Amino acid sequence: METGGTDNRRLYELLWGTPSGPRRGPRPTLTLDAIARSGIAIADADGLDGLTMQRVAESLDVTKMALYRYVPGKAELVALMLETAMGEPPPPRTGADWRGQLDDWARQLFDRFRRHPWANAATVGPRLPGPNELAWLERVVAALTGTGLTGGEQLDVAVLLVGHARNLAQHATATAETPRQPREAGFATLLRGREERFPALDAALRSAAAEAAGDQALDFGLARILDGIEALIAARAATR
Amino acid sequence: METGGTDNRRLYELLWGTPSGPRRGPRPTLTLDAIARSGIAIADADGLDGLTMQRVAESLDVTKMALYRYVPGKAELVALMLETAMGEPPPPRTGADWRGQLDDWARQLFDRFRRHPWANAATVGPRLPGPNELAWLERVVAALTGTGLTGGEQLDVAVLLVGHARNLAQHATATAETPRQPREAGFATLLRGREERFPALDAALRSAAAEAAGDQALDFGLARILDGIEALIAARAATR
DNA sequence: TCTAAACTGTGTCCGTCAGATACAGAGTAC
DNA sequence: GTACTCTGTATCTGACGGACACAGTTTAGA
Repeated sequence: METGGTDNRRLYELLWGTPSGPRRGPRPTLTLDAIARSGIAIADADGLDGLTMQRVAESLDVTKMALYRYVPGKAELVALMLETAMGEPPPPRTGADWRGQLDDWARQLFDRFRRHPWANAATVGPRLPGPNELAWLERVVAALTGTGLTGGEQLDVAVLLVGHARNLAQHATATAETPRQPREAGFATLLRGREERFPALDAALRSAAAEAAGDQALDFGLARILDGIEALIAARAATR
Repeated sequence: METGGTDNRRLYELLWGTPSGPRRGPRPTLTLDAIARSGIAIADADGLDGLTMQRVAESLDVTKMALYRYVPGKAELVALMLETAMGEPPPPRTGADWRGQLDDWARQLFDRFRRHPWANAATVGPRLPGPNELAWLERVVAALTGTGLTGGEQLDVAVLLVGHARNLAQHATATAETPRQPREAGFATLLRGREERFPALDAALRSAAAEAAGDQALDFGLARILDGIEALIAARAATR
């Protein structure tokens, strides 16, 4: 999307820069945080399509161009919004083992993505991670320290979990936006009259409709992933 | 992105409609397939940002507005491109059990996403699946038929695997676009001087750098996921 | 064979948006 | 108090998606 000519130096300064001391000119009327919050509110309501420099400026009672004194461009604004919307990761649940912590962590991340549907689109493509994003990552790796997994594997686990949380949040918002209740309904109408072309899918949908177990894709995938990790950790412990 | 005012009826006709018989007016100079291919070539080279109705039209030697005789709008063009770029799923490997088939399937899907980096951005948000997309799904469910998983669980597996393939393809293209080789390099420079703030992450990165095991996130996650599924199938078989 | 209808590609126009630039006022350091 | 610097503003541009009316082309039906 707006992954194009992002000046990484200015973006780095924006995400990681420290608030500088007293300046010379007139006091700024805005804050980076206020701008980010305003943008988040708009994107939450109308998506990234509805996010316009003009609208953000209006909601802050300034001109559109005033925003460019704070933010290099729209792409950087979105990055800042993402960083703000994610926020700091919740503190790890005390007394929980690695599995409990990771389970918790993934659900919390899922929740953040759920609350800000635009965040999914904002995280496609290469991007510079902000402090909060690294802090989220730190939690995963910290939870896995001492499990016998290598550093690379710990990072792979993080990638895997982030992906699942993001993916499921997307599915959840997708089904929430359509009037029909479950995701299967859309598929079912699409399959009508084409059952012989997609026989296994048709059978699965009928079976799923009969079960009426609701949307458990998050739980299901998370359980499978954590089971797989647990098996690996157990195997490592056994060979040591 | 362009998930906005997509007319679902016209999109359905575009993706699922059959080529109609002889028409009245002059013969069309273009084909849906040619348009899609042209768009794919442009998006492969310059991403979705570089994809312009104007550019597609130029590459086909027609006016921009001529495209609107074939495609309702840009959003629908992207959907069509996605359907064309994914193509039909490869035939299932004969003689492979469900695990082999799913492993194969996920890697093939990963490969398609790798070849068309814009496909990641094109698959965010709710969308109407096309015939090819359903055919890919059908393969997963077919591979899992008879394993004892319920229909809903089979679909959940599909969601999980699609998510992993997409997620890893994104990571792969992200690291491919940056000049530095591994994804860890960017993190490492970012962590420089902040080691005490992200201690576990720092340790993991150092460990990963020492291992020098390259990028195995796809294999790692896939193995974990399939291990988890295998455990579930085994448990189901045991209780039956 | 002729005519009317339908479909195609084109030219022109509009609204929206991101961003560049030049400028006037505000506040601070010397 | 003066010069410098930073802020917000006003104005403008270029790119893009898409609407609309029109002219040319091909076929269906008389």
